[in-house]
Amino acid sequence: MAQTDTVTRILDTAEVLFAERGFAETSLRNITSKAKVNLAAVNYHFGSKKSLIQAVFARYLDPFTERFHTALDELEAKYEGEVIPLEELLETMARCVLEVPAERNSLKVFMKLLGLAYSQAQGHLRRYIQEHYGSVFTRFTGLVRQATPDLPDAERFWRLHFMLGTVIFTLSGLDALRDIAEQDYGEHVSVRDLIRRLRPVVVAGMNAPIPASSGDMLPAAG
Amino acid sequence: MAQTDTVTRILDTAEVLFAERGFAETSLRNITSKAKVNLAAVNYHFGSKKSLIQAVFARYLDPFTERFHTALDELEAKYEGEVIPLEELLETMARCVLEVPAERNSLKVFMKLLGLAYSQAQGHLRRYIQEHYGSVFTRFTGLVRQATPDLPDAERFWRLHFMLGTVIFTLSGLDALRDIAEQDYGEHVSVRDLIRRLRPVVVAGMNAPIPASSGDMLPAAG
Amino acid sequence: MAQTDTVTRILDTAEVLFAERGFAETSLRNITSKAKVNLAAVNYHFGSKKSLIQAVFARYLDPFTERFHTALDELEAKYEGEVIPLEELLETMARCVLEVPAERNSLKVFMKLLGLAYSQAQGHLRRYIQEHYGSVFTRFTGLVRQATPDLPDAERFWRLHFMLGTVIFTLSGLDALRDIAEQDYGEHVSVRDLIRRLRPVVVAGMNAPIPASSGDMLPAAG
Amino acid sequence: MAQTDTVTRILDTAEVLFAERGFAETSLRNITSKAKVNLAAVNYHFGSKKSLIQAVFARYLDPFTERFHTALDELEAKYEGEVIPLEELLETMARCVLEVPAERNSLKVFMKLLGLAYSQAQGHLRRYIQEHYGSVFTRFTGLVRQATPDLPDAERFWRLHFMLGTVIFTLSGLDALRDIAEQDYGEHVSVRDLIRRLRPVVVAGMNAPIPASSGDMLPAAG
DNA sequence: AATGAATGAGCATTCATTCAT
DNA sequence: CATGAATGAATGCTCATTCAT
Repeated sequence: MAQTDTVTRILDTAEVLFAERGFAETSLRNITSKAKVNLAAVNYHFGSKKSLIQAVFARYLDPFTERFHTALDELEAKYEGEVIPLEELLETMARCVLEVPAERNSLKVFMKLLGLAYSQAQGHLRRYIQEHYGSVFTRFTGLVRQATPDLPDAERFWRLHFMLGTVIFTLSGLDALRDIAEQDYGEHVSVRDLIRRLRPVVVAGMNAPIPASSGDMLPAAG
Repeated sequence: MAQTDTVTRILDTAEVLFAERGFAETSLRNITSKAKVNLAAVNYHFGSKKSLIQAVFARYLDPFTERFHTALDELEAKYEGEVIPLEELLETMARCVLEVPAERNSLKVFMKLLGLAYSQAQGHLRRYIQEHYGSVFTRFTGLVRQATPDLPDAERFWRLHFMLGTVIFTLSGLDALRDIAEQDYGEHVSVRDLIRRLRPVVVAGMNAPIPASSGDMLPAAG
Repeated sequence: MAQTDTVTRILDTAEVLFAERGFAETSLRNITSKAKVNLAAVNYHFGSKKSLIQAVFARYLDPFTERFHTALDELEAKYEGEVIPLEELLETMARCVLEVPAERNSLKVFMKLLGLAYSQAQGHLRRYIQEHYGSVFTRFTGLVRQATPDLPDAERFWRLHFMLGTVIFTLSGLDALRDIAEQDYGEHVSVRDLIRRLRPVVVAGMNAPIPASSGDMLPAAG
Repeated sequence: MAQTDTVTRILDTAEVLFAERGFAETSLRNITSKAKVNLAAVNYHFGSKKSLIQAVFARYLDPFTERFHTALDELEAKYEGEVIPLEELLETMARCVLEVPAERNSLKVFMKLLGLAYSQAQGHLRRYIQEHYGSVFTRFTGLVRQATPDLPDAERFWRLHFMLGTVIFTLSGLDALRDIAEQDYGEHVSVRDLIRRLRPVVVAGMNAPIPASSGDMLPAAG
């Protein structure tokens, strides 16, 4: 009990602190003192700070991938080999992304973590995520491909990442943006609101006309 | 020679290292040793690491804001009080964003830095940017407002940030994404390519249908 | 063994170095290297240099205050509510001051430290001492008050500090003065000698005639 | 003009800062920035921090010794070979000590500096003072000797230092003590007050009965 | 299973001083 | 005569990690 408790308390605290201040700016001392756990406990239970970071991600991504695979199974069963519409795919992914954090801390923390995983120097994290969770994403992009047969492969790849950027950037920087929005428009946005606003933009972005592959009037940049 | 040189060498090195590994992960020792400059030189010329970070941004943003103001002046002159079309506004901004880094290091570094400014815990940076460059952004959003009279203010605010997210996330994480794209599609994308691809998506996103303000079928999330 | 040992070695070394060269002139590296202890050990065990300084004082003052309270208890019991003579009070204080250092390093170090506490810029120290040990001094001055009913309160306050100055200055600058004395008179003074010499001077100082509160033939000074 | 001005501004600023915070705690940067003088100016004009410290003292002690010698000359002339009474000697010294600072900053600063010279690790200072100003003190002690023929030489030496301690300790720690006094007795003391109070105590201390050279009931201390 | 103590490497910053101009 | 730039050494402190118990 005590053992499990310690591990959980470390993970709970770490995920909040990581999301708040980034990985490098969060010391093991910060975590262990806030979690009221011995300083050596992190190294004892996780081996290193790196492994702790990965464990924090695994606790979100493991249930997510399981759920997402199941949801895609159901979707494929429902459409019996026919093409699954893009909107249904996106909707399904959104639902799964939302379900997991709903059970624990918050979507914001999860997104913040994802944002950090991309933006921060933690090369090991990108590798870890690719290794452990690459297959779901591959399955998903395969289905998206069938749903958007007119989109060239490269175009689809980039657009998916454009949209990923939109979502991660918005939800991970949520607090700062929310502050500005509230200050400027006196309007408090909930995560639900934001997702409602995101949906049509994402869909429109995916369905935007394909640009001509030629001329470009912008100057070059290194 | 020596005096200007030292400051420049520090800034050049710092911006590359910051972009590569983030602020916290880049020590002054990293910077000064790579720049072949005395360790104390950073504190002598900039006062502190914080101020160095701000100076790195200023070197990009100062010429950008100047250029952008000029470009908006020209645009307003050209349209003589009439509404400037959204696409032209976006195009103008993109051009200015591209011109500045073209003269120095690279767009990638600039975007990486912008991404860090949003994602990393450097509160002082966000404050500094808001203080020094908030006015251009305000001017720009004012013009966007005239160009999109049917969009509710809050909706416009959020969509601009959605699109900002798209651009920053993509261009700042460029290397990683480029690696994956190259691996998967054997296609090497230039920044020009990427911007060509981004344009229709951004425009479509801004012009997406406005969502109903009511019901939401997604589960709640904390 | 190791655990207590490190703390003790740090304190032992720190108190000697502080007394020899002052607080600012003694670096943690000086202390830890002389104490053959890891550099980080000071911060691990004490938290900061400030706290180490306070701990050095506490190790002298804690046993002193305890002893002094006990001695004053005994004195009060002995005199059964009658006024305790001044000389007995001074004698008792002197005995307690001497007993504590006798058990550890030396009176000289203790006095040197006290002198530093007054003369050096360590505001935190004065505050710390006032906070932790102010009450004994208050009790003592209360008894002195009863022993010198004819002395105005302010006069008594200043005379006590005059005498404190005499003692601290002499005993803390002991080495330098001893050098001069030895050179000039070929006479080596022990601390015992010095205290024997101090006693009548202090008593005479406390009992000096009270000056007229009026005229003053000295010129003014800023 | 500019040259002299710089030197003066450095000395003025340095003496205040040294008195406020001690030598080690006052950096050349502190001094030069407060004096609005180039950082290198101290080393340019004085050669080193050490020499600056000595120069600060010299500016007080040079006029003092000159004045004191003159005053002693006058006293000797007045008494025409007869013994000068102790009180007159002390009074004369006090007058000279007070006159010099009266013309510049303040007595407090001077005493603070003297206190530092004794208590702080600046060995070079003690040597410098001994070298440059030892002769006046020797002349003075010679006269005191004639005024107190019954006092053994060693006793006189120590009592002079006891009294020096009283004066320096009180006047150098003036601010702190004044705070306490004011708080406790609501009485604001001027330097004049203090000196009026000091006089009888010092005289009584010098004239205290000579202790028996033997027995001592106090415990020994290292 | 868990922890208090300890460690060596590294951190940003400040120092007095030097030197070319 | 004066100074801005630069420097090497040292400062207090924090870090992730290790280890004996």
